[in-house]
Order: sequence, then structure tokens, then C-alpha cells
Amino acid sequence: MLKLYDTATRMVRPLELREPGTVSLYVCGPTVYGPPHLGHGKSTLVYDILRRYLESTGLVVRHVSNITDIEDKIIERAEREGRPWQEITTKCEAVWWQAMDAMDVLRPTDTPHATDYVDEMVAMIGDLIANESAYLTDDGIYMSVRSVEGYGLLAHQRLEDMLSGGGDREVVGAENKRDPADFALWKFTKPGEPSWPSPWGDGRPGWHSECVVMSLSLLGENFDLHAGGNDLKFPHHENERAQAVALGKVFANHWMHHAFVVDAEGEKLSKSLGNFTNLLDLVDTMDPRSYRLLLLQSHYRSPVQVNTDTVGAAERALAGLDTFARRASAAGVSGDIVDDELVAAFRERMDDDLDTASAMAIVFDAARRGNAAIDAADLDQAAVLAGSVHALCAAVGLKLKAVADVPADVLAKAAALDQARAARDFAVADALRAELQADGWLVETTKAGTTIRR
RNA sequence: GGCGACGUGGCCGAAUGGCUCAGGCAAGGGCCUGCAAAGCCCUCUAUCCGGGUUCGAUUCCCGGCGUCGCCUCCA
Repeated sequence: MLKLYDTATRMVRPLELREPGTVSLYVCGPTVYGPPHLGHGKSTLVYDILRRYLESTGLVVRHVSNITDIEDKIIERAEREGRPWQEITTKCEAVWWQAMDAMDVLRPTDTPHATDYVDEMVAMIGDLIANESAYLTDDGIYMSVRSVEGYGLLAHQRLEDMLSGGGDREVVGAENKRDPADFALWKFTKPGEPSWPSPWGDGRPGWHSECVVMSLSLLGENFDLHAGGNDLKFPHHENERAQAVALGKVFANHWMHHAFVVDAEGEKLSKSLGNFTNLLDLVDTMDPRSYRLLLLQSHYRSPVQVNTDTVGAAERALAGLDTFARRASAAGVSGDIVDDELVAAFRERMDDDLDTASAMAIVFDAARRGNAAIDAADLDQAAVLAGSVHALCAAVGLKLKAVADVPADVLAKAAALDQARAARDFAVADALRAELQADGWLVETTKAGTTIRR
């Protein structure tokens, strides 16, 4: 069984399932107001890896990840550009899925949109007012965090300590709040802003109310795992939990948070980073699988640098795995047989808080031994290793390419190259190879014939 | 000011109270090859500093230095 670090208890502990055989997972999704950045890529890849791994062990994963399609940033951009806010959210969401598809990230089983759950949010806020956990002010409804037992569970700080420092930071909505730590559940609308009706006046839900309603609505109380970026621990997740707890509901059983994508100085990602402007740029210029492999070679709770150097190194490592897949296929040993011991070793590493780096070390080692087996013409051994490597890679969403896409004219040139070699006309053969290489192809001339790939 | 994380070889990056401290990238040598490439074999280099606990610490504790995160919208 998978053991995961739990932010609430600060321990690696077994992920206990509410319903045996099924994992209920909620991942905080994007606010759609701009192109996805590298950090979104890490987030979605980390949880895609988790999900695929769980599924590979036979579990059913109910994976809910929302689209936040109403939020201050969306409104700001709409106003700034003089466009309808829906135009922005629709466009940005389309771009989001485009990037997800490029990275081969599985669509969540449910992708609730905040705007579809406003009625439920209003109902929940009403309940919070009714039990005096929330109160009405001139500019909206606020949650009274002092009323919540155990507030600070994820922040691991007492409220007083959280509020005592911070230097010159401003307290949002200070003039209306009873306590500086209180947060907005409902914001009354200003002219020209999107709004929904409520018993207290037209307005829009606060961000923290969106996720708690969507997660509880789709997954129900006491769902297994709530996940997101490190920054969401506090206040976002803390505040989601506060609302559920105030209503007497049991919220997530386990909390998972991943570390950021950072720049060369170890600082959190700003707008553009490294040599990539955003996620679309990365998937356009590199093999998107190499970003997945880069993350697999580190730990999800460690910060990671994502730039052309690090992704490039992963791309070359990936090329080695592809080569093994290709050689195995050429040797006719690309079957489905797996080595149970390898799978067990792999799972042991994965089950230990997703030690993907060590798990991948097992895969690389298997690929190396597989290549050696092919060289030694030990095809039985090669078949088991090839099948295992394929299966283990697939378990973390990495699809190896056993066949390269090569256009007919290039293949024709390769055939000509082989004819020249057969005729021992090496001058012509070398010229043809140089031509192909000049066009960006990797050319391998072997006894068995020439292979071409990118 | 409060809370927390991190500091491993040329680079990235796991693990670990002792047994030769993964793996990837890069580098060097070799095998193979018409030559390359790919593959395989071999080699190379590390646990920030100072104390402490211990038979023994990179690992645990304390201190220092350095870096970063959260406390405000944020994956």
C-alpha cells in the first residue's frame, strides 16, 4: 500500500482508503486567466504520475480537479483588455487542455467548473452564517476563523503567530473584518463585474469556498486525498478545511503538497523561467515526455529547476529508453512478459512516498541489462526485461517509442545508403549519411541495416 | 518577527547509523563497427563548516554559514 507524506500530521503514513479499491483524489486546478506555466506542468504531471501508478496497481481513481473560472484575476484581465470574462476563461481553458494533452496528462475523471456550483456555494455560505461561523459586512460575507476548531492544522502555526509578524504586509479587507485572519466567502459585486444572486446581495464566491464545495459535492465527506502546490497549504487549503469543519463535516483524510519549480537561484518561478516562457513553449520545443522524466528523476517534495539544460538531460536519458524499446522491437522481443521481482522492487520504491527517482533507477538498470541481453542474443532474458521496462514506464505515464516516424523519402535515402554499403561504396554511403544528419536525423548504420530517427 | 524546508561528485538527483553512498547527464578508456552512431564493459569525482551523542555519522542532536518557501493572489 502506498505511503505518502501527510502535511497535516507531518508524517509519511499509509494512504487509507475510505472505500477499498477506490481512491478519491481532489487536486486544486488552475485559475484560467493566462497560459499555463511550468509550475502548472509540474503539478499536473506529479498527480498524473500518482494516479497512473495507483491505477497500475489495480485501484480505481476518482480524480477530481477543478477549473476556477471566476476569480479576481480573471475579472482584472477582462477589465484591462475590455473583453467579456467568459471569452478569457473559455480560451484559456482550451489552451490548458491543449497543454495537458501534449504532456499526455490524463483528463481528470471530473473537472468541475466553479461557475456551475455557485448555487451550492451560496447554500453553504448560508449554513455558515446560520451557525454563526460567518458574518455579513458592507463588502461581503466573511468566515470567522476563530470559530473553527483546529484552525492552523496545515499551517502548523498558532493564529497569533501567523498574525504577529509579516512586517508591513497589508491585511485584505481590514476595515470590515472582525479579525485580520478572517477571509471572504462572498464578495459583493461592483458595477460591471460578473455576479450571481444571493440572499445577501449580488456577488461572487471567494476562492476558498469554490474548492470546498466542489470537492465535497463530488467526492463526499472524508475523501481520501487532497492535493496541490506547497503554497496552497495556507491559506487556501486551511480555509477550505475551516469551512467544512465549521459545518461539522469531515474533510480530507490525507493532505499532499508538492514543491515548486524554481529558477537557477532556487527562487520560486516568476512569469518566465529558464529558457521557456511557459508550458506551451516547453511542449513545443522539447519532447514533452522529457519533462515527465525530469520530474520522475527527482522527488515531488523537492524543488526542481526546469530549463533547457535539465529538460535536455532528461530528453537524452529518455532517448536511451526509447532506443532500448526500439532495439527490443527490432529483435522481436517486445512482448508483455514482466519480471515480477522488478515490478515488486519498483512498487516498493513508489510506495515509499513516491520515491520515483529510485524507482526509475530500477527501470534504467533493467534497460541496460536488456540491451546487454540483446547484444548477447539472450532473447528470453531480453523479452522479460523489455516487457518490464515498458510496463514500469507505463505505470508512471511514460510511453516509450519503439518506432520512429520517418517520411518515405528519408527511408528511401536510408535504403540507398544500405545499397552503397553493401556495394562497399563507403564514399557514397558516408555522403548519404551526412545528408541525412544535416537534416537533423540520427543515423545508425548497423549490420542489420540503417535505422533513422530524430 | 513567527513557522518550515534545504545544503550529496563537473551538473541533475535518490538513499542511508557501519557492508563497495542509486540512477541520469557530461567526461576518459575499451569492445563492437568499413568508419561513425547506438549498445555494452571499465574508469573518474561527493555527503557546507564547527562541536556533541556513538565502537562508528553524510545520516541523530546543538551551533554557525548559506539558500529558499509560507505567513498576501499563487501549482
